[in-house]
Amino acid sequence: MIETTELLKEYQLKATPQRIKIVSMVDEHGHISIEDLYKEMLQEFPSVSLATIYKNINQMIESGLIQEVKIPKTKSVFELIKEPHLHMVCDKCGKIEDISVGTDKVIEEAQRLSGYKIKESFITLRGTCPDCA
Amino acid sequence: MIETTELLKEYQLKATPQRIKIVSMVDEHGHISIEDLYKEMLQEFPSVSLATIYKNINQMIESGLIQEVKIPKTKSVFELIKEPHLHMVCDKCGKIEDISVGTDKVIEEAQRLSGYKIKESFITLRGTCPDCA
DNA sequence: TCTCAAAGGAAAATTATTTTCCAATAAAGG
DNA sequence: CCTTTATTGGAAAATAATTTTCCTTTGAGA
Repeated sequence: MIETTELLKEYQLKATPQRIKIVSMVDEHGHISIEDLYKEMLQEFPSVSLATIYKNINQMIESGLIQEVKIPKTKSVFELIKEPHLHMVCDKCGKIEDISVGTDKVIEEAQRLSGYKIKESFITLRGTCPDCA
Repeated sequence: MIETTELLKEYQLKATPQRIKIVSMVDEHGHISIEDLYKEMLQEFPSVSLATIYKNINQMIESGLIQEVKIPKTKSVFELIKEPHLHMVCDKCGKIEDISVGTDKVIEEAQRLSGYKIKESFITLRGTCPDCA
């Protein structure tokens, strides 16, 4: 609780109960959609508006606290910004998980071949997870 | 022209003038948004409907002829499905280009660490292109 | 050609997201 | 603690994005 409050303040966002809840949910779930955020939020704040979710998510993105993860054929989800990592999506159950894999060599080679000065990378892999195999 | 027609037939899609135009535009541009597709289409087919664009794009995705490229903070674009490649996005001018970089090692390691049987990969890198540097 | 399943277009319907406006409130200062 | 004030939350409307419906037209095989 206190940690979430502190986190919001670090990012210059007033720590309102709704925001604290949003950040906690993103943190707990790892990845969560607007729709799920809203459904879960309603249990604790029965009068919360979808506009509140959208406004806050957008502010948190602008502040650099969270980011949107866009995956082909699925709804976007949001996650806290953390160490670079990649996303594994299961084509059977839809589960999304993070894994840490060294991508330095790929990025370095891409930079060399393209001449771009690379600042961010978004990597998603889709396949079947061990549970669904 | 004839090539596009053939391509559509290969994918079991009736080769209508509108579809031929859509595929040609996707091919010429490399990456193109719904909005740009519509604007350009209007010049040749003044009465085309956005619904036609959407319906066709969705059918082409289902058929495996094209795919959506989703990039954080930008509109989706569509491209013909071809050899695996990654996308470079310029954070200044917004240009998107393909490059071929070996990603086998990353995918192999991800597969080993996660236990997933990986089937597809989506890799986007953002940075500044040589022209904007 | 003829036939007909499939496609295109107009408009409505749905879904997603943003904006407006005003009452409520977190947080800083006394 | 108790004000003060800029910011936020919520309701509703507005806007944007996408899909569906329904009916007319048409590509492609017989």
